[in-house]
Amino acid sequence: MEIEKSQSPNKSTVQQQILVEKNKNGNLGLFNKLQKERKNLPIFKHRQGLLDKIKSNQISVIAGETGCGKTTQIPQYLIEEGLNKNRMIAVTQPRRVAAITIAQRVAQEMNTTVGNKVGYSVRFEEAVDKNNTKLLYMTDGMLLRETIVDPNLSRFSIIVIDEAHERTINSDLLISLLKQLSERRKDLKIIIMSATIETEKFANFFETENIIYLEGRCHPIEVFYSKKPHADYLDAALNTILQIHFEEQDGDILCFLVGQEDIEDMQQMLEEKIELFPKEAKKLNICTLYAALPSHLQLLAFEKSQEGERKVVLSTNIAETSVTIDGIKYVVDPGLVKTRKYNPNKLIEMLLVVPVSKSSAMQRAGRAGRQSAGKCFRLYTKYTHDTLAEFMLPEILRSNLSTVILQMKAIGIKDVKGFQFIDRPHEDQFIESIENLQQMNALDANENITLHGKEMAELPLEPIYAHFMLVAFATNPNSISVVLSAISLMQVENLFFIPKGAKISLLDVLLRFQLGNSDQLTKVNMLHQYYLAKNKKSFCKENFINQKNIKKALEVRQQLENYFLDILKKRSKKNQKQNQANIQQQSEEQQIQEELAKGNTLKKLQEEHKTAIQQEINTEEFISCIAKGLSVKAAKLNNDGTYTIIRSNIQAYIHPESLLFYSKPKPDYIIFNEVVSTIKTYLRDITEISFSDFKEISK
DNA sequence: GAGCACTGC
Repeated sequence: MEIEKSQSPNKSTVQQQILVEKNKNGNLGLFNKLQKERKNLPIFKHRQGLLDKIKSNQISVIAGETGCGKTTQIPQYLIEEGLNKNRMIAVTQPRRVAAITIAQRVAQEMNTTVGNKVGYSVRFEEAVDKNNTKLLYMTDGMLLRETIVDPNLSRFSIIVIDEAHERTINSDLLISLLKQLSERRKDLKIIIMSATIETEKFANFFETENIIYLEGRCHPIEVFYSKKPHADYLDAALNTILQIHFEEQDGDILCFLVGQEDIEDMQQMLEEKIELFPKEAKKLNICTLYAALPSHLQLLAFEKSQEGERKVVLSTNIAETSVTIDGIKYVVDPGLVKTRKYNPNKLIEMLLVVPVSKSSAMQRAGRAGRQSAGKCFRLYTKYTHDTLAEFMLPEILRSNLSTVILQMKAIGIKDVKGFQFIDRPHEDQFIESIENLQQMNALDANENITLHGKEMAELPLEPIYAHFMLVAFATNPNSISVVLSAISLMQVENLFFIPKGAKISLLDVLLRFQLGNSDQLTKVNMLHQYYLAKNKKSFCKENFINQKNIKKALEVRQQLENYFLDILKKRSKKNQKQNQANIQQQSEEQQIQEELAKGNTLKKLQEEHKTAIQQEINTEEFISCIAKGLSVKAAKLNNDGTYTIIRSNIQAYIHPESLLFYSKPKPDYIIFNEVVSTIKTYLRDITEISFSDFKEISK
């Protein structure tokens, strides 16, 4: 798999060299200062001990809280000692932003620029120099994809899995694969880094006793519990915020709430209270923070408080790990979180509000002590705290396994059920997903991966969408442009943002772009109009579009298009090879000619296969493709206006955000994109299909 | 006439 560089300005090496030199001279002061800082980190005292242990063991588990410097320092120590032995060190992170910013920081400390000795590799973006990069920070997903192409991960001599305690599917899988790989590659060193409380688990998994504990450097945090449980957690949070504001010293407040709705309610309640503040009272500014909020509004939460004013940030879980707000001194933690859970028997995802784990509670409290001593107010009793689970349920135990299994099969793991997971998913999860992959013909009756399955695995999509894309192309090659757009849009949430109190509804906006009886086509129409719009910013503003997310949809589309054309190239190469089996090998000159032509092939392929965004959208072609490609997501209207999902026989409602929520009469047959259970079971993103299409797929 | 947390390829 060759990853396209999406934004390499392709500077000549000379230019790069000049840049480095400039950086060196200009920042010598900075460099010296950073070197001093590095030596003052608590981890520096342990440098030699750490290195000795890592040298004498193939596998090391390192325990240390955030802020002890393990992520930035240990990789540098390894390089200073030459332990990388002329190959690269990979350090994985669960999040893109972390991989990029840490790489930048470490590059500074090593007196170089990112993309030279230190690089990063994340989706859509990489800064790596094949000949120079020694230390590569990457998302765990990127390293996982690399294992499909090179199961031995041969360009690395040391692999560091950071934040392993977060137990993402990707890091869990990587750790299992690394255990297998450690048998084949005795020269590979593996380092697992995790928060303190989870280290035993990893050490047991690797059957090692080589655990290294590092002390953190966090300011003290005083934790308070409620005396008795609260009936209404929003009310309790409101009172606590006001109490802090009037009784505690300067410092901003961070309050964790479960979702957008609660955040908006709380905002309103607080505003009403602030109205009643006495004139001489200190000013309290309210900021909100959640993923669906457009970035320019998110940024307000990060602005520094004015002297004599206080800020309260009402945030979802996004502030627990994904972002850090400076200046927080007080944390209000109701102890709840909204999580997604997959039910393999019902084949639906559910959103549940559940109590946090002890480790989450600790992480939240830690948000109060980043700059100085802080306080955390837990809105539950000490007794309740003691009954909390130690950790959140690992992601792999609450997810659909289709992606995981297809990936494992593509890597070459035949016996997925016998695979050694850190925590083994439930049998039902395996059965359901394997069946699902077989229905898509990604696996054959013997559970072996098919050619179709291999092509699906190359696409960075859930198997169902990869299947849809390939089936759509096989059914009607002309539809591929629209299908690419539709799939890309289905990968992105929160395309629209309609501020509270706006005089327009989401339906009004959707109607501006309506195409057929289809949310997907309506959004495709919107995407294509955005693509053609001269002033994209005002286009978004006029149509309440979240520009960050529509940009992402276009990025995804570009990447999918590239991968798709790669698949077509591979197919034609295969055909050629078969045809040429008896003909003598190509001459060297021919090969050179081909290489030269490669630059043009992509464009030619693009034109040939009509993958580029087109102005004309053929509604009928798309509908028959979606009916075929997403046939597992078909549903039929009942007399009472509800729908029955064909595959699972579950009853569901059309989601109120759908264009078809209001349509009368309701369509008899539909394809939906997603089913989610909140108060009711809802179908989201819906396309009406015809009876004949429906009959075709329910055969 | 209801309302989805977060992340990744």
